[in-house]
Amino acid sequence: MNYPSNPNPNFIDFPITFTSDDYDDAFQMIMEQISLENHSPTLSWTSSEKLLAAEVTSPLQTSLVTSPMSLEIEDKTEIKKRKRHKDDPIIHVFKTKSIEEIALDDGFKWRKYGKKPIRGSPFPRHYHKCSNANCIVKKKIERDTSNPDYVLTTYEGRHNHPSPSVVYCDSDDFDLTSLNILSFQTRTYKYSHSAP
DNA sequence: CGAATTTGACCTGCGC
DNA sequence: GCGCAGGTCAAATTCG
Repeated sequence: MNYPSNPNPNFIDFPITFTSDDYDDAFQMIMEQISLENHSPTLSWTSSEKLLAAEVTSPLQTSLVTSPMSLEIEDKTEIKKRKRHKDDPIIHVFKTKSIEEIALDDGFKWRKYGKKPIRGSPFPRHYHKCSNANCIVKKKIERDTSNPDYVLTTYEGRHNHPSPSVVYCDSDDFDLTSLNILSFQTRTYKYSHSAP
């Protein structure tokens, strides 16, 4: 039985590796790729601070792809873009259906270090750091204000160590429906900047 | 009793 | 410079 993979930013894969600095074109290619792989997908855009996310819905799946390019929305009809800075962290957002603001088990160990109320949202944001001493990856968890059934998990950075847990959801006893995950990524996408 | 979480205080960046 | 909002710190508290 195939379970969807956990939202682990280290294992995100995208079939195309971009080396160009033209992020606008690259993001367009991602969208075209999605269009090819999904039959007439509908795209709906949501913004979360300085990044842009596209929810991709097709008869077969719903997934969320995010841009690490720090796009900014100026208004509802015009998208203002800025190029990703060289030292901007890699950011991925995962949208999952969940009753509680709990972090899905992504195989890494996290330490919670803060919680803040967010202006305009009745729900707080939770701040986590990777427990590994030399790893600076952060994770933010907040409820999607436009759809409170969903929780947005934002990963910032990339782990510099292997996951302490290498086994994901591979038990026959694992009951996916009990987790109530609706929008788990069945495909995930990576934007690869020029390799450091 | 050590580890993890909570929570108020503090820091920082940004807009005015 | 000031105020606000988001992000982080760290002492206190809770949990296993």
